[in-house]
Amino acid sequence: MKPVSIAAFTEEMQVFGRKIKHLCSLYSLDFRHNNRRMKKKITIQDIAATANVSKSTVSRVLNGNTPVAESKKKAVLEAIEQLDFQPNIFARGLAGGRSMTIGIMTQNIGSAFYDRIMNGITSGFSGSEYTPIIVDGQWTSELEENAIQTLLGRQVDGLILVGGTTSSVFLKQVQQKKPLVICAREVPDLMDYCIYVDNFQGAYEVTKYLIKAGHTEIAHISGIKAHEDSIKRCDGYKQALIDNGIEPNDNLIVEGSFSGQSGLLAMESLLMRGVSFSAVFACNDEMAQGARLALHRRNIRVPEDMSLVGFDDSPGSPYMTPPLTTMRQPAVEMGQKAALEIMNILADSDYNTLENTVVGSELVIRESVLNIR
Amino acid sequence: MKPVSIAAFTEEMQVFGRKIKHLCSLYSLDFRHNNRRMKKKITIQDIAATANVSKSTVSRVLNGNTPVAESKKKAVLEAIEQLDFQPNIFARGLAGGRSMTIGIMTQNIGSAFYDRIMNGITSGFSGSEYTPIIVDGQWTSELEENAIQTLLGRQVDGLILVGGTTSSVFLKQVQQKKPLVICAREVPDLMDYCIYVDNFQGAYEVTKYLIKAGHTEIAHISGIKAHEDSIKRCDGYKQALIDNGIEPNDNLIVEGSFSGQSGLLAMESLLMRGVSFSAVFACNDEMAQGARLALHRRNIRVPEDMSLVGFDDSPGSPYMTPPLTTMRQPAVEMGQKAALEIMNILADSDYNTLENTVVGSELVIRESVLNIR
DNA sequence: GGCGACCTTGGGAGCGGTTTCAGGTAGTTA
DNA sequence: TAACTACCTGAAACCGCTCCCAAGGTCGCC
Repeated sequence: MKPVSIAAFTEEMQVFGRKIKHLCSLYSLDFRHNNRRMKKKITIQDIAATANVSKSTVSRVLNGNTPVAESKKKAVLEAIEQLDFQPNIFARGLAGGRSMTIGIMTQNIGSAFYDRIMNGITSGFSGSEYTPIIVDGQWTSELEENAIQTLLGRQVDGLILVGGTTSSVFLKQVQQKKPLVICAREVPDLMDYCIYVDNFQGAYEVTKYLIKAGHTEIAHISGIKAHEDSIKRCDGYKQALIDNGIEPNDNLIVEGSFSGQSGLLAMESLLMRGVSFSAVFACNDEMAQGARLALHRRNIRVPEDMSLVGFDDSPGSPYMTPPLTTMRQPAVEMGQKAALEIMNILADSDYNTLENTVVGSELVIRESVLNIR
Repeated sequence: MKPVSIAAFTEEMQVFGRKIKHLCSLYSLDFRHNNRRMKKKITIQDIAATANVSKSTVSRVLNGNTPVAESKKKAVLEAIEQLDFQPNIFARGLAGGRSMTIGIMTQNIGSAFYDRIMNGITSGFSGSEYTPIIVDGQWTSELEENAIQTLLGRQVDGLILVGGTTSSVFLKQVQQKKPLVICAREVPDLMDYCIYVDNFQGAYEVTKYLIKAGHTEIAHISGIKAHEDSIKRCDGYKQALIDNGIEPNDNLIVEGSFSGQSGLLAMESLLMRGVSFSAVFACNDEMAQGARLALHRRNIRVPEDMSLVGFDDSPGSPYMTPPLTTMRQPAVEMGQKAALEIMNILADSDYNTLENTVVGSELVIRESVLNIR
């Protein structure tokens, strides 16, 4: 066998490669994607050719920012329809500087309250041009900052933060770069961009309701002390007591961590302290559930022996035994509002102060409180 | 005042515009983004200049697919560090054809079971290069198809579907185009790409457990009849009865719709039929919760007067009164597995048949079943 | 009738990367 | 030492779209 020059061989192989490629394009196959078959992507150029206009015109029809003759517009739209064209979002993003993507940072996907907000956010975006990208901050400021960086790296057009513990300094920096809406959290320096319920007021109402029902010894299972929400709710609880001539008693307050388990533990701890009380206000419904189980274990009846109220109105609360009286946070609505507001900001750069950012909470009276008056 | 030529004015304004632009770039401001201040984006080109190499080399360092001299690599990495460079995902997507994005279609964000799967999926991707984009199909095949189209339009590299009702024909088409993993659903033609629990077996076990506890009259609150999961679970229930010499009785089966409310209604309907039964198997935990409330209303005790079991092991179930015995679906694990598998497929095009796609369910025995043997 | 202004349109220069291709250098072998 | 290989590297061609600029056509008006 005659030895062949490697150079010649290489060249021949290259020619061969090009031929294959050409064949592929001839048969409308894509060369990429794991060598799997795939329709050749049609571009704005193909539309332009079909409609007999320039690609600039196609772009203009697509974006509708420059007038185009009606006849050409029609031709373009027909071509788009006919070829089933979808503009490449990356090319758009690269060229236009906008990604049509909103970054959402939420907390603990899989937990009821924040998921309902997410539900609101996604439904708020559905039908719009924007697509949300969701990352989980898991209530850890380090993770949250990373998550926000990731989002920024993804060139999001705007950000919605749901809850979280990031420092307001960091958030201010972020807000300098991109439109930002904060949901279910009050950040002191950025109140104009926060959508939240008045936790103080809500807790105040709940406590007042218990007092009106004749309770004077009211325990409180608080949330994590470091959380703004917990503090506000605890303050509201105390203020309501004070305003009704009841001295708050630290022995009647236990710290929980928002989980069912922590509610159970908190209730047990409360029971073992030997202080008497006839009602408990838990800082969220999950903890109320846990507390309810602790009571069940000791054969303490709800509401006959002990009244119980929660906060949030989780999906399971109407089906507790007995159904739980609680302060409803309009989670879904808050999410929707956040989505709408960020789109407003994006659409109109002058409009960057939100209105009516405090959404109302509502006492849902069910069957877990006994009137002892 | 002397009239000015519009042309001259226009030209002057253009010059002025260019000057502003120049000034902006001089002061490292971005001209875009609502005229807000913003650091000038640094690109691969800047890195190349700083590290004294060509941008090709920077790209190679970034992707690590071509050997680069150690010294240059170091210089590049240093420059990246120093300038805090983040490659533009759109440019990458455009040029490379990969978006590093995975499309996730889930059902009813805000519902416990699917959210836990989502939790698994996002945690499965965290730390990887991939970012998930989440859309909600809301159990409507039309919406689902739209959602998938949206995802495809976003150039996702792969797709994970969670539940859903889309036709298998449509899904097969999708699977031709992009790598696809289906989570928590069995699609006949695509079983190789489905990750799911054996619903039949799970329901069979649950029912067997009740029978072993001495129950012979066992009612079943099924899910929506059209859902594959409901059918499988109902079949498992019936088969367990038959295998233990009990004749299934259609009077003991009611159709629910997976919601708490439907569970409540179903239980009431069951109670009013006048057939006797000592245990109820609800097709999911939400319905078990609803059923439990219906029993509470009639002062029927659980488990003393009526045993109750669910399916899924929702987060609230351990805190029900009494804590609910249920069949745990490892939702989070399923999600994680889905994320891992899709990345495997993406990394290695040969690897496109999943292994061990049936994940095990597990009976969680709590306190809602009475042993009457 | 001619001139300038406005409206529409096409051409083309980016956007910020990836990838091909060709060239340069060092190392190996005859 | 010449010839050839192997390995790096840089230049340049895209990827698909947006948007600026300039050219051509109309139209109103002096």
